[in-house]
Amino acid sequence: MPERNVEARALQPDARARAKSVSRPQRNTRPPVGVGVLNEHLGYFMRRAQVWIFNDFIRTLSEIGIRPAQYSVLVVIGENPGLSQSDLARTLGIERARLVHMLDLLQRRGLTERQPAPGARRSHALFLTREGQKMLKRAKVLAAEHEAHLTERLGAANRKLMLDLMREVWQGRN
Amino acid sequence: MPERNVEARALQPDARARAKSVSRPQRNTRPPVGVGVLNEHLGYFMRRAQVWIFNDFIRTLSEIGIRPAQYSVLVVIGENPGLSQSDLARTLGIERARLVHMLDLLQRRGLTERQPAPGARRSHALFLTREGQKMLKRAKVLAAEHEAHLTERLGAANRKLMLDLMREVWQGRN
DNA sequence: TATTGTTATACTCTATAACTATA
DNA sequence: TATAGTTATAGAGTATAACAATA
Repeated sequence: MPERNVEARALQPDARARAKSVSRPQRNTRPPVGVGVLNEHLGYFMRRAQVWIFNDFIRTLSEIGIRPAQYSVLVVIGENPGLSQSDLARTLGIERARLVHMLDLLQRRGLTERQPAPGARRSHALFLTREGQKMLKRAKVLAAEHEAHLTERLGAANRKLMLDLMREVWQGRN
Repeated sequence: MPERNVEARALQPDARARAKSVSRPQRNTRPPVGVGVLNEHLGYFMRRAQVWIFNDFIRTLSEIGIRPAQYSVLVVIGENPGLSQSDLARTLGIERARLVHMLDLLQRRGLTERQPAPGARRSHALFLTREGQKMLKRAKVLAAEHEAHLTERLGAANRKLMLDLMREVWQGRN
């Protein structure tokens, strides 16, 4: 069983229904709205979960202004210095066209570089700048903090179980 | 263990590394690109999974032109005839402003209606038209087909396990 | 001919702010 | 004052098509 989040917004539908009978002016007179067959759709929960997680990630890393997609780009360049834009795009499932814009922004912030690729004049070799390396290091610390929020919400066992499941099923695929 | 997808794009990284040693001109000379610490982030897999699932959903329902968000709106209205736009927005976590546009489109397609809410002149009561009910019925059939694709990819046991986990953790919350 | 990086366009979705008419 | 619906705008992300330079 996961730890229960005690914030108001975490109330279950049945809990809200029960709260209705307690004397309250008008706000909680609303009957709970059921989502019917959506409860059978993995995609529905996956989407809600993903939005929640990304919001927490964005909030937690807001002090350095790094968003999830940017984080993933920095991590993969840091892990594979000198890789090309197409390899990066393929790896992360980002459109080549979109990546151009993202790298423009990261480059303007002094975090990444495009260098001429040795022996392949049509492609670029991507690197983190010194600044980019420092930023990535800081980002990883904050991202770990974000992951701790997840553990808090899901319970450590649930988080691990989910991660293992997802990894098994989605690792290295599109 | 889940069934293995045998399509080329489903190759695991290690499989691709092995394929490298086989004689092939240049394409598979690329070393696999590692994603480093992303492998520890639930949000990373959640996002990849969600994108895959939504794409399959969109493809599977393309013949009726219903997207995931539209589907969820139709389901919830069908389940709660006469509910207001704000209740709908709150339930699905859609911005009130965004919902206005979505309902405009669904209404223009003759699938939903806004009726004056009895006793609350500032809010609308939402209903499916006859046409909308038929569309929803068809959509549910196709959505079940989509869910079968998921079972195929994840394995029935994994899909159930994921669904139960997600439901326990995210049901009725934001 | 196919690939790499690029530009451009369109559409979906999210996030805000502001306005009106109600309550 | 707060809520319901609406309008408008800005930005992220996705999906395409097309082009020049290169392989």
